This record gives sequence, structure tokens and C-alpha cells, in this order.
Amino acid sequence: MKKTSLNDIANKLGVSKSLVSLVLNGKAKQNRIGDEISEKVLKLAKELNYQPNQIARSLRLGRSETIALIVADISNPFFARMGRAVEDEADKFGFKVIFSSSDENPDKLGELLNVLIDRQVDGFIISPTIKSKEYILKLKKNNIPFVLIDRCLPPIKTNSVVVDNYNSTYYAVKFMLEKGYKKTGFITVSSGLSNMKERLLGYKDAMKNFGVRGYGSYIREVDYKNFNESVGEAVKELLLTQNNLRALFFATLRVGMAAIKSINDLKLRIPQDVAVISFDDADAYQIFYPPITAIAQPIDMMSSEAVKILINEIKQKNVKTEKTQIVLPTEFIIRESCC
Amino acid sequence: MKKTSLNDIANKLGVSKSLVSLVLNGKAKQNRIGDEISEKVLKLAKELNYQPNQIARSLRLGRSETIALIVADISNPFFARMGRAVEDEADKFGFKVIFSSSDENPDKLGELLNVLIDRQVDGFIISPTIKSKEYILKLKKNNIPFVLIDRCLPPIKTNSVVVDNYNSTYYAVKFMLEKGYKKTGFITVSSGLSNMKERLLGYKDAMKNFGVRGYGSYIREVDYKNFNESVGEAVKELLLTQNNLRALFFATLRVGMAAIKSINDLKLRIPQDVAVISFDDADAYQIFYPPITAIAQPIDMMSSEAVKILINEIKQKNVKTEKTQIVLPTEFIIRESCC
DNA sequence: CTGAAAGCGCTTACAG
DNA sequence: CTGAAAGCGCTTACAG
Repeated sequence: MKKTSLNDIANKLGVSKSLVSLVLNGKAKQNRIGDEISEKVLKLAKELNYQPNQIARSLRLGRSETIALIVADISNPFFARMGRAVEDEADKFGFKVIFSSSDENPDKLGELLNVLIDRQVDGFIISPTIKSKEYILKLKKNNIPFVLIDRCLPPIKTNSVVVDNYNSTYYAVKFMLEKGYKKTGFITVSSGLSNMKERLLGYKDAMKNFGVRGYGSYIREVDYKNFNESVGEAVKELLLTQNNLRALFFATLRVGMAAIKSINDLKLRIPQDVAVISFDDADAYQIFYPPITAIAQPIDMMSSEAVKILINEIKQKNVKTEKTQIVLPTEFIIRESCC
Repeated sequence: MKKTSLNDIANKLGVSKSLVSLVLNGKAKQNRIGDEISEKVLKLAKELNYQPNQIARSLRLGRSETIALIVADISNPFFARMGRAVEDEADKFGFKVIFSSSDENPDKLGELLNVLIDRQVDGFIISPTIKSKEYILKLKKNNIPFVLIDRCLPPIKTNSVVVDNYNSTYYAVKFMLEKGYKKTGFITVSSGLSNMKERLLGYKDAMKNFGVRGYGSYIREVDYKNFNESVGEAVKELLLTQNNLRALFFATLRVGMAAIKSINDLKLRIPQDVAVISFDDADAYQIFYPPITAIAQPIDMMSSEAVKILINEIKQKNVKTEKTQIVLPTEFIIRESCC
């Protein structure tokens, strides 16, 4: 069953395909096309169940109405939720989205960008990896619409929507300190990503301003490889050896999940033996016993803002638009893990 | 900066674009194109950083090398992992994937199918909703390649890859019974989906074969709306009222998460007060205290099998291929929640 | 060994 | 008020 094309309709009606195209695109009136013929076209199109070939349309129009979302790993719950929100928002504008995972590997990111540009995606939403500056600059130079999400590359001026990592962390750590947990440890992933740097800084400044000394030894930066084991080590070191900390701040969901597992393995109780707070929120955190105090990011809003900025830029492709930087607040959700 | 096209290269070299196309597609030899000219083309293409416009290629070739994955909700951890696995497998064949969420709504599924067909995706991997038979049949009639995943529509003969829901559940419930938990409850979602039906049947048969009477009243089917509250109700009814059950089987991850939360809220302890087993596994289940016994689905394998079947069918579009049905075993992971 | 042409299905500027 | 033509960038069958 061959799909019906413009030509099929035109031939059956004995008119030109230009006319059919015009009618079907709702441009009959402005081109002063007769009402009777318009009617006929519309009717036949419906009968034949005509559906325009979007590939042909894209080629002609030079746009595909497809955007790409590139994140570290779409199976990570944080990015999965982002993916869903991006999908929903893009749908409102008639755009489809292609998801890709960079695995935090800048070269994979670069490769993905190339392939997707060949496929004529109209723009990108990117959660950039470390060392991706080169590729992002190339995008910028080639005037390809994109917006950075979750992380940005500070010196470079781009569209971005991120969260107030510094203040969110500062506030949460301050909360711990005021609860009396002077010895609050900080476990994070070692990476040069902007968001991670800001979270660390927020922690440091809170500790400093509260007059805690020697907090440098309360910090552990964990590597991506052997992630769970390394987090386990960090937890053990901080809680059992020299420092004897009574509270821990986890800089990401993945850190938090791995850390809580090893706290359980050590048979330590939350919050009696150790109070915890985590950046990022997740279903699991609400369901844990006790539920985990968390800094929730407004994922839906981040995603929809990013889509809006992107599509806006796509629509005015050639007029120079100002780059938009959005910083959203987080929500500090106090649960039983820290009181 | 306009992208360089075949014509640009042809013009600069004073040859035809046919020749350039042939060379760039590695068909120089079989078309007996001179070595020197081939070299030149390759060199210039590299210099100009030529990247073929895949849209034009798609239009000409009648295929887009894009597949679509339609699931209930891509932000659900189960489907998020599936998404990632599909992405990775498709990548091996040079295919990209568009993700879409049906929200378990058959009409949305139908709409998605239409839109994506217009965009000339080459095929679909679909986790069908209830009442989607009509749309799936249409796909089949129009000879559009697709494979069903996670759930199938039994009377209809299609490609599918699912898990052995019946035996997995039977085995797990039997395990419970043998541990002495004769009063094992079953909480599931009310839906006519094949996988849910099989799980329920597995439970029933296990109970029956073990000679447990009156297990009908140990079953709760929960509705999608007010999901968490309804699961909470079911948990409370089963554990606190008439039956006084001491064990619970959760038919899905979402049921399990919600149920465990309400068990915690009731201040009941797992496994001392109530033993639990859940279909589906997740990070959270490993990290809970105590860790939850679970039936793990081989998501990566399901996904890669589905992609392989689909792409195979796409490649031989017009030769009638036999439909492939794959049923994969699950893994029963015993943790502390049930002993 | 290489080029000219047709065509994928669409949209739009132009002519009448 | 409507049609013929050009063109988006590619691939491939055909001619020479």
C-alpha cells in the first residue's frame, strides 16, 4: 500500500500539486483559491488519508522540527525525568526529540553532535561533559541553536538553564550546622563540572562562615570508576576513622544512593548514628526508612525553559538573539534523615 | 557558514556530482572511477569537512535510519533503562531513536504512531497499552516494521520480546510458600495487559497447587488514578484487617515502591512483620534496608533483541519475514526482605 | 572511465 | 484564480 502523495491528489482532481499544497497548508484564502476546489481537495485528502512526507518537507524547508537532547545517561533517573519533560514541552511546539547519552565522554559528545547535525536536527539541549568546551564553541561558531542544561561552561556565553547550586548547598549545610552537626562531611564526584564546583564551594563557604576548622579533611571526591566501591570507602573513612563525623552531605543522587547503601552495610542507623542530606531528590528518597532530606531540583521547569529558549532561537534562526541564562531555585525538603 | 554539499565539491573539482557521490560512498572501484580523481575527491571532501545531508539521503532512499521507541513513560526507571539499551544497540547499526511516552493511553499511542510515520521512521519498538489492538493491527496491515516489547497482544501474530511472567511469578510465590508464608498477598495494577495477567495467573496457580484456600481475598488490583493512595489502602487492608497476611508480592516496581512506603508509614518492619518480594528490580531495592528480594528482568537483553529483530526486518523490508516471538527468563534475586 | 538526467515529495516565487 | 517550474541535496540507472 503506497502512501498517497500530493501528486496523487492533484492527478485525481486534475489540478496542480501547487494548488493542493497551498490548500492543505491552509493558504488557500491568501492565494485566492476557489472555495469549491478547496473543498474538493480537503475532502479527497481526508478520504485518501493523506499524510505529508515530513522528510520531503524538511528538505525543502531546511528544518526538521526535531531537537536532540544529549545527557550523560538517559537511564539515570534525573535525566530520565528531564527527558520526559523535554518530550512533553517539545510536543507542544510540534517538535520531536532524539535522546542520546554521552557517558560523560567529551569525544562521544562530539561524535553525537556531528551525526545529529548531519541528520539536520534543528537544535540541541545539552548537559555538557567536562572538556567539551571545544565542541560547544564549534556549535556556537556555526550558529547552531543550543541550550546548556544542568551544567554550564561559565566563561562561554551561551543559553543555559541551571539551578542555584551554590546557595542550595550553602543553605542545606548551614541547616546541618545549626542543628549542631559541626562535623558534616561532603562526598562528591571528582569532575570539573560547573554544578559540582558550585556545590563544593557552597559547602566550603558554609563551613568557613560557621567557623568550622579543618573541614578540608571532611571532603571526599570520588572517581567515576568503581563508583560504588569508592563511595563506600569514602563513607567508611569519614564515619569510622579519624574524624568520626556524625553527618554527611551527598552532592548527587548517585553518590547518595551508593553512600546510603554502605551506611546500611556498616549497620549504622540514619539519623541516630549519622544524619544525611542529599542533593537531588528521587522516589527512593521518599520511600527509604527513614526518608531522606533532599534538595529537589525543578526538573520540569528546567526542561520546559530549555525547550522554550531553544525553539524560540530556532524560529528566528537568522536574527541574532541574545543568549539567555536562567538560574532556578531548588526546594529544600526536610525529611527525617537529618533531625 | 553554509554547509558544503556534493555540488560544491563537484564544482571545485570540475567533475559531476554523480562521481563525487559514488566516490564518497565507496563505490568508486565498482564503477571503475580513476584512482587519481578518487583521491582528489576524498581529499577535498575532508578539507571542506563535507557531511552528507541525511535528510536528502533519506528522501532519496526512502528510509531514515531512525526508529521510534514508544513506552508508557520514559521517566519510569524500567523504561528509562530500556531506552538507554535501545539507544546503544541501535547505535551499532547507525540508527538513531526517537523516544515517546504513551501514558498508557491508546489514543495517544495512535496519534504518536501517525506523527512518527509521517516523519518516516523506519520502524517501531512498542510497549503497547491496553486497547491498542486496533492501532497495532493497522501497523501490521500497512506492513510497517515493529516489535512489541514487555507486553504482547496474544492473539495477534507480531514480533515480540517479553519475559516469562507466569513462571517467574509462580516460582517466586512458591518460594514464599515454602518458606512457610501460606498467607501471601498479591498487589497488582488493574489492567488487561498481557504481562499483568500472566503474573496474576502465576500467583493463583502457585497458591492453588500449594493447596491454599481462599486466596482470592488476598488479591488487590489497584487503579492507575490515585495510585499511591490506593496501594496504601491495599497494603493496610491486607495486613491489618481480616486476613492478617504476613507476606506480600508486588506485581510491579511502582506497586512495590508505593507499598513499601506505606509499610514504613504503618511502622511495620520488613521482614519481621511482613516479608516482601517484588517483580522488577531497581537500584532502590538493593539499597533499601533491608534490601528487597526481586525478580529482575533482563532489560538490556530484551532491548537489544528487540532492536535486532526490528532492524533485520527493516533491512529486508519487502521480503516477507517470519514474525519472531522471544520469551526471556528472569532472574530471581533473593535478598533479606523475605527470609 | 565519466557526465547528464531523472526523481524522492514537498513548497514557493513567478507568470499568466 | 490556477499552473508550470525551480530547487532542497542526494543516489542511481543509463548513455556514451
